[in-house]
Amino acid sequence: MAKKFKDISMAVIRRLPKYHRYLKELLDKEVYRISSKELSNMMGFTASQIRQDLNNFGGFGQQGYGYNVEELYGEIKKILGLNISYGTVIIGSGNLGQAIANYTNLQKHGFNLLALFDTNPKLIGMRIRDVPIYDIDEMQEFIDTNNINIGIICTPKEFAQDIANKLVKANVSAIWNFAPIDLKVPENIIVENVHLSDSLFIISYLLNNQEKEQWD
Amino acid sequence: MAKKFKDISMAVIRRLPKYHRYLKELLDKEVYRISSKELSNMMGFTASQIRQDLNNFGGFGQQGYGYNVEELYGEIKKILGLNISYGTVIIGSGNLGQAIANYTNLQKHGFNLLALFDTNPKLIGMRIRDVPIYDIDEMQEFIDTNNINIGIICTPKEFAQDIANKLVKANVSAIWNFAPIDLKVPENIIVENVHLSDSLFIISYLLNNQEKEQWD
DNA sequence: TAGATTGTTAATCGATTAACAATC
DNA sequence: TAGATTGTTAATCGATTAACAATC
Repeated sequence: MAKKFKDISMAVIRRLPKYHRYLKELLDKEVYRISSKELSNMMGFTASQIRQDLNNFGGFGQQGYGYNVEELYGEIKKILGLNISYGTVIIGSGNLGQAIANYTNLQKHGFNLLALFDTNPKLIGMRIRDVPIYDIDEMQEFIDTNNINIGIICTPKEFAQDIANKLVKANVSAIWNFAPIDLKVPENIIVENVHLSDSLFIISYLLNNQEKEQWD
Repeated sequence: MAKKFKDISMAVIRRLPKYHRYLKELLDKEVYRISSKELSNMMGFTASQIRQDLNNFGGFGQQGYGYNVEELYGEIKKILGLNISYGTVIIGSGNLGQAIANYTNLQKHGFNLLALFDTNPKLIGMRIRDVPIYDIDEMQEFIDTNNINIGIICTPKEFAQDIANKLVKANVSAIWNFAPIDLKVPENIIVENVHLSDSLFIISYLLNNQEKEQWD
C-alpha cells in the first residue's frame, strides 16, 4: 500500500514527472547533491516553488546542504508509483497503437504491455515486440483474466467511447486516451488525455497571435 | 495579418481547442444556437468562465439569445489560426513519425506535411501517404526552399536538441516536440511539447495516490 | 562557529467564480 | 414589453513567490 497524499493540487502533480526527468539526468551526470537554487536554474521553476512542491510529500532536503539527488530521485519515483508494475493493454493497433507499443520505455517504467487489440483481420495475430494483437472481441475476457490496470485507447474517435465503456466494465482502473474526445466514465476511473490536435492547435494559435507570449 | 490578441493567459489559450471541438460537434448535430449555460453543461467549464474566455476575443454573443454556433465556431477557427496553411515537416520517421504523418487531420486543419526525414537508409526514399522520406542531411536546404513553418521532432531524445538547433537555423517558427526533453531554443521560437511519458506517469501517480483526486 | 539552504509562514499575484446591469 | 442571457465588474479562491526563522 503506497502512502496516499491527499489534497495535492494537479498543478503540483503535473510537475512531478519533470523533477523525475531532471533528477535522472543529474544522476547520469554523477551529480549527487543539488540545491533548490541550482535546480531552479536548470528547470525554470523558482527555488521557492521547488521547495514548496517537494514539501508536499515530505522534507527530503537538509538545511545548509540541499538535496541528495539519489535519495530525492528515489522518493519521486515512489511518489509517482514507478516502483510498481501495471498490467497494460492497447486498443487500436494502427500506426499510433504500434508506435506506443514500440516505445521501449513503457516496460522499463513498469507498464507491462500484455496485449494489443484490433478489429482488422490483417493485424490480428501479428506481434509487436513480441506482444500479440488479438481480436477486440477477446478484450474483456483478457482483461478479466490478466489483471489489467490500464487501457490505452488508440482507436479512431468514433469507437473510443464504446471501448471506454467496455474497459470500465472489465474493471480497468485507468485509461490513457489518445482519441480526440472527452470520455464519459464513472468518476473513480482515471482518465488521462493526450489530445494531439489540441496541442497542435496551440502552435497554430501562437504562430498567429504571438507577440512575445509566454508558454510553458 | 491576423489580429493579435495580447495578454491572453495560457490557461485561456489551452481551452480554445476544446471550444473548437465542442462547437464542431454541435454543428454536426445541427444545433445552431447555444447559451453559455448549455455549453457549461456539455463541457464542464462554468458558464461564467466560458463568457470570460470568449470575451477576451470579442463579444460573439447576444444578450437574451446566446451564441450562434456557426459564427462562434468560425471565430474560434480564426483565433486558432486554422484558416491558414502551414508548411510542416517531420524529423524522425520511425513508428511515431509515421503515425503522425498518417494522421489525416493534419492536412485537413491546414498543416501541410511536405516531407519526413530520417537517417535510416531503409526508410529514406519511402513515402508515407505520398509524402517522401528524405535523408536528414537534406533537411536544412528543404526547409529553406519550401517555406516550412513547423518542425515536428519524433527522433530519440539523444538527437532532439541537435535537430532543434538545425530547425532554428533553417528558420522554422515552431517546433512540436515529442522527444522527452526540454529543448533549449531562442525565445521567439514556439515550442509545444508532447511529453508522453510525463502523461503516463500522471496515471501512475493517480493510481497510487488517488483518493478522490480531481484531474482535468 | 559561521555559512548555507531548507521548511514554512505570510504576501502577492493571477485565475476562476459570482453578481448584476445592459440589452437583445 | 417581459424574459433571457450576455458582457463586465467585483469578490473569491488558489497557486506562486517572497521572506525568514530553524537548523544542518
